[in-house]
Amino acid sequence: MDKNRTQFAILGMLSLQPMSGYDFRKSAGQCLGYFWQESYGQIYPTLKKLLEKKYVSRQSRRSKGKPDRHVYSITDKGLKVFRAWLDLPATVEKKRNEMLLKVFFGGKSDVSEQIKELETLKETNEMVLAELKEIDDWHVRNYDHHALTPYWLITIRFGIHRISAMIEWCRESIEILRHLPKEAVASVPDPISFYFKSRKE
Amino acid sequence: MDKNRTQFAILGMLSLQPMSGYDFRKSAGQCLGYFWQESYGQIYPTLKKLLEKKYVSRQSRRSKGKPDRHVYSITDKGLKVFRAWLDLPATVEKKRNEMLLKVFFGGKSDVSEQIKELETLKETNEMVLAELKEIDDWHVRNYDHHALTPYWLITIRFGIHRISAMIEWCRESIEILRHLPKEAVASVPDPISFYFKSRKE
DNA sequence: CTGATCATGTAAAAGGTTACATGATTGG
DNA sequence: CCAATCATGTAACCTTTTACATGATCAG
Repeated sequence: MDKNRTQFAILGMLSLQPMSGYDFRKSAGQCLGYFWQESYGQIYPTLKKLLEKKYVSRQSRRSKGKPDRHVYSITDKGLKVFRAWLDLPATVEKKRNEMLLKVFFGGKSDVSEQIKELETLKETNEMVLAELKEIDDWHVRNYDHHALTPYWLITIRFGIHRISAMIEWCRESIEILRHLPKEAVASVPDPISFYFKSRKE
Repeated sequence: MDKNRTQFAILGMLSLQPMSGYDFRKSAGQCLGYFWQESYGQIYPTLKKLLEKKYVSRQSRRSKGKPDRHVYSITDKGLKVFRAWLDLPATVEKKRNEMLLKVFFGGKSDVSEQIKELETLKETNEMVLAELKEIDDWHVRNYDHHALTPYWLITIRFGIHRISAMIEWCRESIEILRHLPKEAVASVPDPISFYFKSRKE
């Protein structure tokens, strides 16, 4: 069994409901969008492979003009493989945050631009936070409607915590940038080993 | 100019100090590790390309037994390219969190295993948090030693905020899992559209 | 009438990991 | 004496993005 994760994202969504590749893209965007994303270049070839392995079955519906609509359902075999994957420990994602990489090296040449960017980021995140809170509320009100609700709540709250942290970080960072010393500070001869003395002390 | 980001991570570190591929791996691990990671399979080929483009220069030192040590320095040309990149807007990373993907679909079959995992995650993060706080303190005490200190503080505080949020999320999620209804709840006919009614209301 | 949405898919290129090869020195 | 660290690199593989192709229908 291979460990391509796209297939498990698809199997997972199919375990909730049969759907097409297009449906998957849309509903995954809404259900998983905050922590999982897939592009069509992954989805369609993966569905093909899943069909070959008999992890899913396919019903085609003719339509005029549009391409045929292919609706996929998970098979018992697929469900078994999916549940086995759930029991495996999750691999830790490689961390890559280009914004932070730029900040570490001093960011944009113009400090007022840096501040403006953080303000925009803060506002964007405040809007997303409001959305997530609405979804959260709705799940609390409808806690009993689906066995997975507690898990859906947990994932949404991950988003709420993370975004709240981001907003607070933006606020603090804007403060730091506003009170930056006007004059450039002298550089020490060996900046990096200097930076990391703290870890050895 | 291409947009491979490994080259900018390398140029950035070289803008602080000349170093070898091996040094980069090590010092980037300490300086950037929390938000940026590179493997050797990327580092050495990228250094080669940077040399071809004359963004870096190389001094070789013979050593017996070990391979020759190649120390790279950033050139004026390289510095110009790097600064131009800093001024460009950062691309947003694709979100992928396998742990959350598993949680969304109910996670491991055994709930006590789920709780145990979250407890371990919480403890790991508490240790990392303590480390980050130490580095933070050190930078506050040595604020004047390097012109980039405010930016280094900002990146570290990003980590502090994010990890604190993670710890709080672990705590809350463990609570939710401990109070899970013992009996499985009835499934509604169309779970996904049901899930997302909230967004349309 | 124009842009979004519906709907499928492919191919080439880029990006990234992993395992391998080599082998001396150093610290516990 | 064993494991880690020093130190460079390659090759095969896997993963992911992007651009392309096609074209109807629907809402404003």
